[in-house]
Amino acid sequence: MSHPLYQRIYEVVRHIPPGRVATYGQVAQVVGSPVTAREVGEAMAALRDHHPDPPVPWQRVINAQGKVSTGHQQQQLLEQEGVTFSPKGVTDLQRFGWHGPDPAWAAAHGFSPLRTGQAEESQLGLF
DNA sequence: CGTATGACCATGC
DNA sequence: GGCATGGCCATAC
Repeated sequence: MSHPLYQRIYEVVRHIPPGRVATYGQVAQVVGSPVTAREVGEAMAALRDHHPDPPVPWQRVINAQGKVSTGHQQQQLLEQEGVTFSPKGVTDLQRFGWHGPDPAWAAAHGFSPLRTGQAEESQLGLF
């Protein structure tokens, strides 16, 4: 483990379940610290050369616009997991967006549970 | 130690 | 909806 910060980012990304996607910003928020969306992107990019074990499901991290950032390959991997995209390559974050890590796990590892209003979802009665 | 470089994001037009 | 701008901050050199 050469880069402690990246390791923490990978740790969080590994907790994004198949069939769901998280934005770079979300992951950054969970990791907290001085980590921003940009660093998350950097950490994912580093995976092109380094292949940590256990592997990191990098394909589940997309940009805030609901689109993949690295070409069609990434989109295909996600489609294999059941994530759907519009003809323009946009996915529905309301539907496939990650809810954040398990609060207990997050607390135990010093991560933030993710603050975005999950309350809103239930409040809107969506699903 | 200064500078450049991003798989980013929110905002404004 | 797209495009530009400023801010972000760890890494690499």
